[in-house]
Amino acid sequence: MPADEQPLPSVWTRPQPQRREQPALSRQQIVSAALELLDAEGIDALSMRKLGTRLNAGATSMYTHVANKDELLELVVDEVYGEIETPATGDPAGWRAAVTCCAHSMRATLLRHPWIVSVLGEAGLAYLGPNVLRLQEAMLAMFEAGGFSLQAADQAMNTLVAYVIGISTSEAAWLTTLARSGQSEQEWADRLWPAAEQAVQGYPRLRKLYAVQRTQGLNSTRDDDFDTGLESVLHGLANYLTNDG
Amino acid sequence: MPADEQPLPSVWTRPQPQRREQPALSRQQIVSAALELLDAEGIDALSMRKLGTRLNAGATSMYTHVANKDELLELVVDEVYGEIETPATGDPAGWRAAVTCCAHSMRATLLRHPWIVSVLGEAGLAYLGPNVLRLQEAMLAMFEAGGFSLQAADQAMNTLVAYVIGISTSEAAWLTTLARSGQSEQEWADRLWPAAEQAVQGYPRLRKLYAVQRTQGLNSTRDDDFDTGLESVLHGLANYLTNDG
DNA sequence: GCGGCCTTGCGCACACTGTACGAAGAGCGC
DNA sequence: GCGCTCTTCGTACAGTGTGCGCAAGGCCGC
Repeated sequence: MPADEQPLPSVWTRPQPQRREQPALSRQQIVSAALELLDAEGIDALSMRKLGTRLNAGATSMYTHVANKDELLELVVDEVYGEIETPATGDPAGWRAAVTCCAHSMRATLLRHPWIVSVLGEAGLAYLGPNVLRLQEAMLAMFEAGGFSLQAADQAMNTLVAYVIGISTSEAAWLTTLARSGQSEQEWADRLWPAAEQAVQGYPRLRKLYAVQRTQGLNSTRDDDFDTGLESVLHGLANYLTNDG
Repeated sequence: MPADEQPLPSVWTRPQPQRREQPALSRQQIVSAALELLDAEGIDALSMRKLGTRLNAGATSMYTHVANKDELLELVVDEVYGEIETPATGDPAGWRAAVTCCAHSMRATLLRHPWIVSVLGEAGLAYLGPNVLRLQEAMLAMFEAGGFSLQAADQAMNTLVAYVIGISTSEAAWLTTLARSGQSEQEWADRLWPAAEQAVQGYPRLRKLYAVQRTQGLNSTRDDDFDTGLESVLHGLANYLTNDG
C-alpha cells in the first residue's frame, strides 16, 4: 500500500464512503427542513450550509434538487400556503362565513411563520405554485357561490388578500422584533414606553391612543382588531353584489 | 518618478491624508445615498461597502453614524414614509377624498421604492420614526374630521394601511421580478404565458380569468383595480360612522 | 504656544454567505 | 469488464456585516 491521495490522513482515518441508505435527498425533504429551520430560527438563520447540516448533507448538495436559494424560498412559500384551510364551497352559512373562516386561517398561517412576510415582496412567481393556485381557485369559488361574478370575485379576492397580508405584515414585524429581543410582550412594552411617550409628543391623537393602549393589554386586542377590520372589508366587498352582481 | 503607488508603499506614494473638506459624513447623507442605491439597484445591491464607495468613504465609515445595517434600513424606511403626502385636514371634499388622496400617494410612494416591501416585515420599530408618526397623526386627523371617534379612526387607519401595503406588496413583487428579468411587461407576459396556461389546468375559474387578462393589458388595469378595491374598503369603513362613530 | 482628549474615518481581519466546478462514487445496461 | 448518468460533496472564490485598533483632525484647559 504505497501512497494515498490525502497528505496525512491515512486510510484509517478517512471518513469511509458511507453512502446513505435513506433515499438520500429529495426536494420535499429539503423544503420541509428549510421550513423547520425558518420557523425555529427565522429568516436570517436560513443558510444553505445550515440546511445541509440539518439534512446530514454537504453544503452544496441541495443544488441538484433546487436551482438556488430564491427558488427554494418560493417552494417554501408555496408549502406554507398549503396550510391555509379553505372551507368547502356552498357553506350553508353563506359566503361571508366561508370567506371569514378562510381569512382567519390565512392570518393564522402567516403568523405561524412570521418570516414569510419578508419574503412575499420578492417571491416572484410564487403565484404559479400549486398551493397558491388551489387557494385562489377556492376563494374565487367561495365568492362566486355568494353571487359574485367572476370578475367581481377576482377583485374581491385581491382586496381581501391584500388586507390580510397587510395586517399580517405589521403583526409579523412586531412578533419578530419581540422574538429577537427575547422578552415577553409586557417587558418589551414596558421598556419601549418611555421612548414611545417621548416620540409621540406633539402628536396629540397618537399620544391619547398610546395612553389608552397602555392601560389595556396589546396582544388581546390584536385578534379583535383583525376581526373588526375584516368585517368592514367584507361589508365593503358586499357592495359588488348590489352594484355589479 | 521611480516607483508607482501600490506595491512598495513609501512616504511619497502614500495616499496623503487628504481630509475631506465637505462636512465629511452625516447620518442624513448616508441615508440619502442608501436610498439612491436601493432605488437604482434594489435591495440585494445594498451593501455597506458599496454604500461607502458611493460616499467616497471607507467600508466601515458609516458605523459612527449608524449602529448597523438594520438600523440604517429603518432610517431609510422612515425617509420613504416622508414622501407620502397628507392633504390638509378639513378638506372641503370630505374625508373620503382626503383619505383616497393619501392612499394614492402612499401606493405611489411604495411602488416608487419597490424594495421597501421586503423590508417592512422586519423594520421593527420603524413605527417610532418621525415621518411614520407624522403620517399616522395626519391620517387619524383626517378620519376624525370625517366624524370618526379616535378609536374608530385608529381602526380605520389600520385597515386602510393594511390594504394599501398588501396591494403594494404584490405589485412590488411583480415589478421587481420584471425589473430583474430586464424585459418589458409584454415580453415577460408572453414568455410566462405557456407555463401559466399549463399550471392553471384543472382550475376552471383561474383559467377563465387568465384568458381574459391575456386579451387586455395588465399594467393598465392595475391602477383601476387599486381604485376599485380602495373604494370598497372605504365603503366598509364608512360603516363605523353609523354604527359606532 | 502645547499637551491631552474626543470624535471621526478607515484598513484589516474574521466568520460567514451563495454557489460554480470538478471529482468521486452508485447504479445501471451492455 | 466498460461506459454512462445521476447524486453527493470538498474546495474555492468573491462577497458580506462588522469588531477592533490606529491615525489624524478639532478643541479644550493651560
